[in-house]
Amino acid sequence: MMTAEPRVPRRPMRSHARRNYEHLLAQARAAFAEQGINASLEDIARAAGVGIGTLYRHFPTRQALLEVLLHDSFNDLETQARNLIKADPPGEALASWLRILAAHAATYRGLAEALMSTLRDERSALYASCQALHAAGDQLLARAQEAGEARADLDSWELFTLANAMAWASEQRPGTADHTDRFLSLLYEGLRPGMSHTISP
Amino acid sequence: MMTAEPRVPRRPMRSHARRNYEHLLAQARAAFAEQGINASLEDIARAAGVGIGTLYRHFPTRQALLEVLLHDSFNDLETQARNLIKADPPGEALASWLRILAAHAATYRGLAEALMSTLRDERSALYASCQALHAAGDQLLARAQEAGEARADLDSWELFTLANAMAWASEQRPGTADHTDRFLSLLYEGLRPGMSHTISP
DNA sequence: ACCTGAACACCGTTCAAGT
DNA sequence: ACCTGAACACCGTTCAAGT
Repeated sequence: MMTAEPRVPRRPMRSHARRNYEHLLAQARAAFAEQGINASLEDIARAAGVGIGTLYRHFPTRQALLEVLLHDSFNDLETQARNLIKADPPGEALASWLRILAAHAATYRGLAEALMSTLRDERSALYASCQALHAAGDQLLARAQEAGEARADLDSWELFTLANAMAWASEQRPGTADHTDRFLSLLYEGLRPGMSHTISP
Repeated sequence: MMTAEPRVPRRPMRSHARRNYEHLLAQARAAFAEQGINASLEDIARAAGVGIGTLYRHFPTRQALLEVLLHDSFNDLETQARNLIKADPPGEALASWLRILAAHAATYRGLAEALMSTLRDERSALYASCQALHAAGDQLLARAQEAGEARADLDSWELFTLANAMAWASEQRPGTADHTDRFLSLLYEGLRPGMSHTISP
């Protein structure tokens, strides 16, 4: 008589687990988009049709869930940064990077804040990605400064913080169109009238 | 025989209640300064030496507590706004106002966020004060715009939001000196090099 | 009148039991 | 191996009882 198949991988079970995983991600994405990054995990599990324990099994922390959710965007961002390093003029490349960074931080309410606090916590699941974005900005800034197209006294932490601050600002009037680009251009050009308003002697 | 003094105000009791009130305020101020606006109310009550119920009796909501705590600063701000309306040049008056507003929002961690969300909620205890600040900025902005010293396309909501965003930004690196003024000057002047860097044709 | 703290409510997290 | 949900922990809020 044969023993019960103890070593045969239970394929159906695995694929079922995979499905739970995908459902959880989809529901998390929807919930984060709607209610921000601190949406209830219990609600997400319920919407995905699994127990709360299953959510925790797949994603031991909220950050871990967020990390998976943002993984693709982070890859995109890194590719774009690499391209911008070669793009001209350097000042415009930097401006584009700021816009890309801020738009990303504005994806979910609360994300800008989370990215900033991640930068302070090496153990965070998002730390490496966040650090990489920060470093990319550093290079773009240095190049723009060498070309005389960005203030010489700026540093990359300020730049990263300001991009996130503009995303934060655009969260502050929900229900309206996204203001991130508008705030960025105010930041980039300053609040004083431009040179077109200035009458030269 | 005289009846027991039913109508005599029980002064000692009242002054004791008054003391509790003052202790609560002092401890709340300390806790908010240290841990931000969402510090535990239970801890504040304990530090003040009263039961949690006493805290709730005096301050039915966290916002009510915050409102009393900020009452004097709000008065100061309104006075300063009135003076700035008469100050010259209008562009500098506006810049000063932004600095004052942002410095206030940077008093406690989380305050900038609270002020912004207050502006959306008419029922909030802070709503009137917040609205007044917003209105003061409106006047200062209009005057600076008429003098050609502020971008013509700015509106006062953007201005208020940006001042708070700079306070938010300066919360993002705790343990260092306050960066609010630095961020404000970057915002005001823009990230591009100033005219001193520009070579005219 | 004022204060207290146990009780309640809510939500995030863990883990023993089940398949 | 994977899932479940009751149990636990935590913290903010209320309210019956006490002075």
